[in-house]
Amino acid sequence: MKLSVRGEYALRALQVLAQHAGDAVVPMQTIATEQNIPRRFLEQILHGLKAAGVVESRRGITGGYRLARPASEIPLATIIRHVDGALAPLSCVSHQFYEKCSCPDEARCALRSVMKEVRDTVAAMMERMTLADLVARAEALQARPMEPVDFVI
Amino acid sequence: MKLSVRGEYALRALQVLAQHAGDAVVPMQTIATEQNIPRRFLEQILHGLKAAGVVESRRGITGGYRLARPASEIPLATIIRHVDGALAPLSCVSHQFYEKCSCPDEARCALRSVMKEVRDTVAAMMERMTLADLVARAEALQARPMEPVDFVI
DNA sequence: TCAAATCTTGATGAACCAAGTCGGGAATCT
DNA sequence: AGATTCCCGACTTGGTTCATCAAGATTTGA
Repeated sequence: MKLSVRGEYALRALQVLAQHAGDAVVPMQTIATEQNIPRRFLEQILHGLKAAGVVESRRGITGGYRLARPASEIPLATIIRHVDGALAPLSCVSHQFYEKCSCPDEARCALRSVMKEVRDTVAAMMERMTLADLVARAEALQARPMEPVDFVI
Repeated sequence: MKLSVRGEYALRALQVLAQHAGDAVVPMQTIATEQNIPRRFLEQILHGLKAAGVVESRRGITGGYRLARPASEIPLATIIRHVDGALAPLSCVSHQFYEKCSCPDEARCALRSVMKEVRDTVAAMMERMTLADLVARAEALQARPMEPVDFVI
């Protein structure tokens, strides 16, 4: 898994939405300013997340975006897959974005076997971690910024 | 970490060299044929790996490539870093390819904290796994191709 | 009703990179 | 000498990434 700038922006933007969970909606400009994301680019990203069913929007002067579900029900894996595609290091070990690779026999491919373990590990981590966890971690880091966090994940 | 085709070819080629550890050198054409890699492209890749000190070469009619060190002393992490760059999903959590990201305070960035754990996990896996392990796994898969391998990694 | 702020939609563009090709050179063995 | 190999750098081709822009639709408050 490699996050593009787009993917990073998406996660940051959604973290903001998760933090403002009380508000009806958060206008895009607020997110762009808060996270220093180019507004026009963010527009494109949020639109994609809406099409993916991750966020909802409201138009007009009171418009903005909000999460379509509780933050605790949105794993990071879902977001990354929508924005950047496969979590797997090799598409031949991806579940959702599988593509056949060049090796003649996948079942006996040693490289594939190794990369499958990497995929499973990473996928498990990103599947377990939700936007709510991200917010919780942000708060923990705010409280004691000097010590490394030692969440058990 | 996302492997490019180039990175995949590099690992496959080095696996071949590790398997032919007895031979003086293995000609590029043999590797290209055995792994179905475009010869001209492989040329480029092996040349890079030589510059990185991973392989040695010999010219002339008896020429070819061989590993510069025992396969058990070459972790996959080394190869991937040379060919495809950072193992980290975000360059701001990479040790060897660190780049500052757009967030104002790295120490308090929740996303960074999460991605650092991913990086550490993946890096540990790829640092531990060597070319010798890859060969061993290939042999195990050859022997009992139907059952999933249950190496403890 | 009108203005202002917001999201919507589609087009466009520059820069970069990945994958692969090509040509000619230099070394080495028989 | 000649065959076979690696060496080296330039080049092409096509796609992706990171945006930017313009014009329209919707909503609210004055």
